[in-house]
Amino acid sequence: MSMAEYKGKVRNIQDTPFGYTMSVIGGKWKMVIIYLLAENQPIRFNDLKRQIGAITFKMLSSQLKELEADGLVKRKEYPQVPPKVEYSLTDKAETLLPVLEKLCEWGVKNQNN
Amino acid sequence: MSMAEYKGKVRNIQDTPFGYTMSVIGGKWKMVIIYLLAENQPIRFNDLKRQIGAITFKMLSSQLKELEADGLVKRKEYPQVPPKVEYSLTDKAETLLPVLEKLCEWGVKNQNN
DNA sequence: CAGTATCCCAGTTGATACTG
DNA sequence: CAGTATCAACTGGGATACTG
Repeated sequence: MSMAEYKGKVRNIQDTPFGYTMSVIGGKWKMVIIYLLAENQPIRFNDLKRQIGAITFKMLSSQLKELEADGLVKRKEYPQVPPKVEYSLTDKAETLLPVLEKLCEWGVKNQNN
Repeated sequence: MSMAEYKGKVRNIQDTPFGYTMSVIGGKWKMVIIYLLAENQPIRFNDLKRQIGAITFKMLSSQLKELEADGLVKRKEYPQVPPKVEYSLTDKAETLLPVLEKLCEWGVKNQNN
């Protein structure tokens, strides 16, 4: 939906493409996870947790699951002991990176005015 | 901050330009408000509420205040009875519109796959 | 190692009534 | 008309302990 189509129609932002985008990347940690994945993939669960630092196991786990369900993150499990799981970005997630850059650029330009 | 600079540094997303952008537009209704303002400015409080539909007075009021504090929305009050207040976008907000379009475009392309 | 399960609190949002 | 005040409900996220 373009902006022009919004006029007089919006009842619930969740029903718009923007709402979809936000549902996919709007989580508190999702952007950080995507950024770090972009730079470090593939990466194991605990390595990712170390990179983020402040996040709890529970949050990292739930956010990764949602990202996987939304087709942004691939999860590869190695059947061995001790367990080993590697996370990486899907092609769909790669197409999102330029958009995220735009958000960052706007933030850089406008944070101090 | 570009993606490259994220590596090994992120502790709190709020401290990044992306975090700033989200703090400014991430509120539940802020994007809708900005979209509708872009199409209908200047617009009065109750007209805006009618356009959005589901929002409460309280939410519209608080979101507009935050947008104004962040320099995205202008508020013009006419000293008359009954009161009349018009809201419109600032230049800063106008620079945000192309970025929002990108988010929408990604949503359109990816909502069904 | 890579997670789950459980409990709980704090902040956000909603409903309703009221005001300058 | 353009809001504010108050209280209730919902929800996201954190702490901790446990498991295959």
